[in-house]
Amino acid sequence: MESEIANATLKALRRVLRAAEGGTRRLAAATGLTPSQLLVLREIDARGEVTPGIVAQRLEFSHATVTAIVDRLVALGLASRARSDQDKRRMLLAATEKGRRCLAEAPDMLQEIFAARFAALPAWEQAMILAGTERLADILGVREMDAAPLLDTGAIDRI
Amino acid sequence: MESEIANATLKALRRVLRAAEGGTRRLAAATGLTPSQLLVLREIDARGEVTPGIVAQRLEFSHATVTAIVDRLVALGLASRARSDQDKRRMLLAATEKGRRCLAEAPDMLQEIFAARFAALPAWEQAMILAGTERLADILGVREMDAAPLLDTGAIDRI
DNA sequence: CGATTATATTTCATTATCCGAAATAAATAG
DNA sequence: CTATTTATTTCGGATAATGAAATATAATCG
Repeated sequence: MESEIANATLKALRRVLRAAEGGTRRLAAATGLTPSQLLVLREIDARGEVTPGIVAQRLEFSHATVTAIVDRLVALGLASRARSDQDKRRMLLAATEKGRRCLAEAPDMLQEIFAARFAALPAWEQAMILAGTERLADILGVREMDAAPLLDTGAIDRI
Repeated sequence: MESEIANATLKALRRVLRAAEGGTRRLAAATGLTPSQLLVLREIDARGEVTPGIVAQRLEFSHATVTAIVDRLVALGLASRARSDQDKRRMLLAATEKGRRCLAEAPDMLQEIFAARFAALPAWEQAMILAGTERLADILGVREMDAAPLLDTGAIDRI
């Protein structure tokens, strides 16, 4: 037996993913930055002062990649690098004024579109979407779990 | 007034996006293909026989990019190129047996994880997640709409 | 202290992406 | 037949992403 509901949800999920990806790309185009650069700049800005290692870990990039992207952000005057005093192995990254302005001026289209349309919905529907999305995130998010326990739960509908 | 619900939903949405991206990447790693190559191969397989132009359009890649990726897929024996008889400008791409096997053997982890966990949920919760995700996709998906109408709907909660 | 080990970042070499513009080739319109 | 349009590829160039090696600092242990 196939689960129609699971199928339909996956289909909707793919639509969500496509929409989100399109948003990211258009946003990047608007700022003149590439998606990766934008991601890194955001991560830096969100944390005030971070080390490349943390950024790499958060974004699941290699350190080498982060270094290269930060090189460009620094060259563009959007981010700064400074060696930590406490631990001189560490570099502290920060967004410059220009970098913050760049992020502020190029608001996340995903957010903008989302906010406007979401606000127009009745409260009960907002609540339902929130609950559904959170559950979905829960389902997808657990990654430390290995496959075995899943299979123990009995017959699983094939998708 | 800020909408807590909108905020929370966006947060959950970001978790979903992160999980999905991680899934794609791990899947690609498992097959030995890069995410882009996998995307292209999937798109080709899903349609049986397609032209590079259609693939480029669907994935929002440039034709040049698709050509380069197809080059690799062909070199790996996963896809084939053949000139169309009806219109000799067209190239028809198809997944080879090996290509289809490659896709089949590397099942979408997103789907796998999702299917197992989803099936374990009570029916009402499955229905709720479906409804929420579909509405979310609706909200995000409309892209032909320009920005203006959004702003006409009155005050918009800032996110 | 001095040697070793661990941590943090960068450099280097390599492969893959992704694109715009020009080139190539075939279909179609006038 | 010539011009235009359509479909794809080639080319040149910037970016992205990685693993492995190099560099530098910190911390630990005898």
